[in-house]
Amino acid sequence: MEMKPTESELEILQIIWEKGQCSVRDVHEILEKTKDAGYTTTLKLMQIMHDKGLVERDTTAKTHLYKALITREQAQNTALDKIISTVFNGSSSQLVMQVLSNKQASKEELDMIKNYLDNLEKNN
Amino acid sequence: MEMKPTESELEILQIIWEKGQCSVRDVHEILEKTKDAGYTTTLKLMQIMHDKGLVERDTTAKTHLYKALITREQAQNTALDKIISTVFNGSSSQLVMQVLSNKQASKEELDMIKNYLDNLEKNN
DNA sequence: TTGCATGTACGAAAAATATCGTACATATTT
DNA sequence: AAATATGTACGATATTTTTCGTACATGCAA
Repeated sequence: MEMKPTESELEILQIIWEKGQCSVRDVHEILEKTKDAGYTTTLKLMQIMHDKGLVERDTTAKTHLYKALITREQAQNTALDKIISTVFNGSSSQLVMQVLSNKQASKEELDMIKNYLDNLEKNN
Repeated sequence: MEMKPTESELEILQIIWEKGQCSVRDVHEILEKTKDAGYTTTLKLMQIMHDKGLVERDTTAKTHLYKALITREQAQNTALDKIISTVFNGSSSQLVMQVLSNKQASKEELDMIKNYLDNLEKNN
């Protein structure tokens, strides 16, 4: 039943994706750096995420360990679909150009993208 | 004091950007097609947007006319920044490739993008 | 000029999210 | 063993966002 993560949940997922597996404390320590919320807030959020089926957890040990149940790619696509439809008026190529012009990529990145494009066209 | 539009506000802005100028009814009639909310809900939302400074309005006539005070480009960049940092781990080129591989663009679009890239490199 | 359609204003409720306090259990240190 | 640190559970509250009802003004048609 595919549920969309909220903003805060995404912040947490980001950390879990990075580490692969996390305790609440792991997540909270990283979150704290950029955000100002108590430990139990993070805990509660992660429990809610578990209820929603966004993460699974291993409760064998006292300290529970969480893993993501949705992939970063899924979340990326959901997020992309949303902004393409709400601010880019449905045009994904518009989005690409906007990113390219505003989020200055390095020459290496640009080359990588061009390569990518060439391959795409070959396989069509 | 630059304020970030909420999800519903963006839906409305989308319509205003499209038309340039809108009455509440204009917006509501379009919104109704995809969403199920009453007229006064739309009205209230637009009034809130006015309070926040997201739109301005001409109250000369009985039916007020709204115009966007933030550009689509600004909203696009805000939205992009957010998802780049929350789901793309800060990598905008990662985002570009994800879009290219998943949101199938036409050959014309791909060419346009390649062209765009070439010009970018020339000017660096 | 009466009555309906169309409009705004705005408080209040509902719904969705996020935050926190407190209770309680179990490790770990002294 | 007592004290302290670390952990979960979870209800309650706060905050944010969305929705709606009601009051009231004005234009317009019968």
